[in-house]
Amino acid sequence: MEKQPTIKDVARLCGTSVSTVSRVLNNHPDVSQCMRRQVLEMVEHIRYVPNSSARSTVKAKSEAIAVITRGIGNPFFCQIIKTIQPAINKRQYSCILHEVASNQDEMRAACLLAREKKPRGILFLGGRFNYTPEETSLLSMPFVCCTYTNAFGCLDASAYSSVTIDDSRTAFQAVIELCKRGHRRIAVLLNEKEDHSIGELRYKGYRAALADYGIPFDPDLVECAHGFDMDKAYRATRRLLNRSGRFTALFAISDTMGIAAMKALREAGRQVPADCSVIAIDGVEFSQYFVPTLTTLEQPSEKMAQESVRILANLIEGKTGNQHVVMTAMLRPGGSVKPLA
Amino acid sequence: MEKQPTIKDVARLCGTSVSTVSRVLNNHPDVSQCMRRQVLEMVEHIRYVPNSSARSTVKAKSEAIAVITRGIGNPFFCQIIKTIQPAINKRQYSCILHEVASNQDEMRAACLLAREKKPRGILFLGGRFNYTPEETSLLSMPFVCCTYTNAFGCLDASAYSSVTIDDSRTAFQAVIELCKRGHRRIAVLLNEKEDHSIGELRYKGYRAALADYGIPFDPDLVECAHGFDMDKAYRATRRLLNRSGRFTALFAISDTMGIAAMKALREAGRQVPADCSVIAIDGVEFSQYFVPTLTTLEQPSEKMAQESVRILANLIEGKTGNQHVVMTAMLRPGGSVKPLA
DNA sequence: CTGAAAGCGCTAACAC
DNA sequence: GTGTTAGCGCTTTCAG
Repeated sequence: MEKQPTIKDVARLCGTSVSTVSRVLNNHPDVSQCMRRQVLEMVEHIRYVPNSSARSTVKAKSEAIAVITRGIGNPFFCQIIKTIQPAINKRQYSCILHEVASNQDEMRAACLLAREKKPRGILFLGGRFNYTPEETSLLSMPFVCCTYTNAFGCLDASAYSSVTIDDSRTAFQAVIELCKRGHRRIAVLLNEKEDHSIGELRYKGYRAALADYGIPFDPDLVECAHGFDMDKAYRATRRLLNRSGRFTALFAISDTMGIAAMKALREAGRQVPADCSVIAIDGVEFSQYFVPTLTTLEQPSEKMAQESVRILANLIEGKTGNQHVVMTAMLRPGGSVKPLA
Repeated sequence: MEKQPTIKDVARLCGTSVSTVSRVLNNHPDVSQCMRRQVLEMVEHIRYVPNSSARSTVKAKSEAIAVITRGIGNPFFCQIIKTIQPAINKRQYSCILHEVASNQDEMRAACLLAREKKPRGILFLGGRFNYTPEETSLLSMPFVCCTYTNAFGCLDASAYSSVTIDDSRTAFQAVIELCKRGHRRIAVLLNEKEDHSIGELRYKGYRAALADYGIPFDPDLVECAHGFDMDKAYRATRRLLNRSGRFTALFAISDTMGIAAMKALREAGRQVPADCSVIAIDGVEFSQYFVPTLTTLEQPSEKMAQESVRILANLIEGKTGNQHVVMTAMLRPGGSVKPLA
């Protein structure tokens, strides 16, 4: 556990000053070729790596982008994280990945982290839809909401950026796929009806689709899992089946919930899709491996990740102002939906 | 984007010195109750948060534990990460989560990160089984390997810690479950045969089980996916089926690969388990939702996570030396295995 | 109990 | 081109 070398060691060993070493390390132009080579060699030789803390102390801000997520357990977010990280690094930022516990507020966590670590910007992966101007001004740095907007808050659109699909519309489309095939008794499986968040928006899309097809709304076909876990979704579907098995199709607001629902259906003796069609939203990789393959509206996770990072980098570098990008979820047909006999 | 308050602001506003403020912030005893209260109130009021970079600059080490993983896409690792993070925070460390790209070496990444961020210790989540003493001495801080050991390296056991299952033995057990049920033509789906890593160990267990039951080894029943992706496992299984469909059971070295294999089997017209039994290792949550439920040897992911953090914290605090904990994977019976007719 | 002063490793003027 | 100097925000002696 020997002490690790500092910039002073490099300078001393090269018989030069720390400023010169600093210059070559930061690619400043005014250093002689010869000196530059010498320093670089020494850096390599003693395996010197600049201390990032010291660096950010003097620069007053790090070169980091913080990614704040409450979803490392969510395969959809994992897919996004997988492409976000390289994207951030490619733009010469480092990535601080911070998972917030489910009982914590991500905006509060962000404010703390902003002050502690001084990143250049924040990328939220999932979060509340109702930030207030007070909160966000406290954050005082650019941020982009990936996969959600401020639909239930009073934030000015110019105060933040977002990259999303239109949740309500996507849910609408999903349910329309069922209606088109003659289904009229369509159940919905969601986390909460009025979460002022994704559940509420997708629920709205569900109801709009029913209305569009002149199907009367039946509250008995609505089931809340009070969460997104497979386990909770599974139990919710069982409750639904016990209460009212009289539906021919089910719309789940996420792939994982849809998959859990399929299990509950099967166990209740209902074949998918023969006895009940199932459709969901997300398009995570593994739902392609189920039998039947889950029919789902796939969010372009890779594009969303890339775009989020692009926007944030541009904000940080002052190249553009806040933006709101709405992407389109595409139907990924599977085997879990079939026309009503 | 106003400037954020520093310790100086707090001091000035309280009419005291920075050292006093520092003392109350660090819970030093020798501060008057009155002053302490005053400072705390001001901190709260102007929402001051200490700059962690400056802090670690002077302390020469941060209070962080770095978690290095190459598997945020791997649901098994995600399960572990989910419990590692709170465990680290509970012990008053912060967590630096660093995902290494698949083309990077995690030990190299760790050495860089160790110098840049100066964490107190490293928790590797997956990695090579063949570190050298040179590499690890370069790291010069305690580390624990979660889910793997140095089985193919020449590291002294006292030079590192590990928390694992016995890979070879677990694979042995898995295959024995098949043998016990009369299967003799048992295929194996792995990433590589000689990866000097998990693939090799589990492959060894497979062969040992065959030997144990006096079943001749057939190289034709071995298929390498050259990776762990579902997609690769799926294609590998298809290759296997095209070449030699004459097996009655399949052992996949991971749940995700097993699930992908089941799809390929079904598509080839082979029912699981009627025409082919499938068993795997890992026990990730979602494999319980497949039809049939995947029979698997479940790694105690939560316990492994807790134990890894516990060991690392003890190492950091000098309470114990390096340790190697081997946990037991438990059979989680599913519907994918059945006795040979 | 408190404040002044030194210094952590680094960058960025500012001179030469 | 290069070295000197002054900080960045913080903790930690060391005097009082």
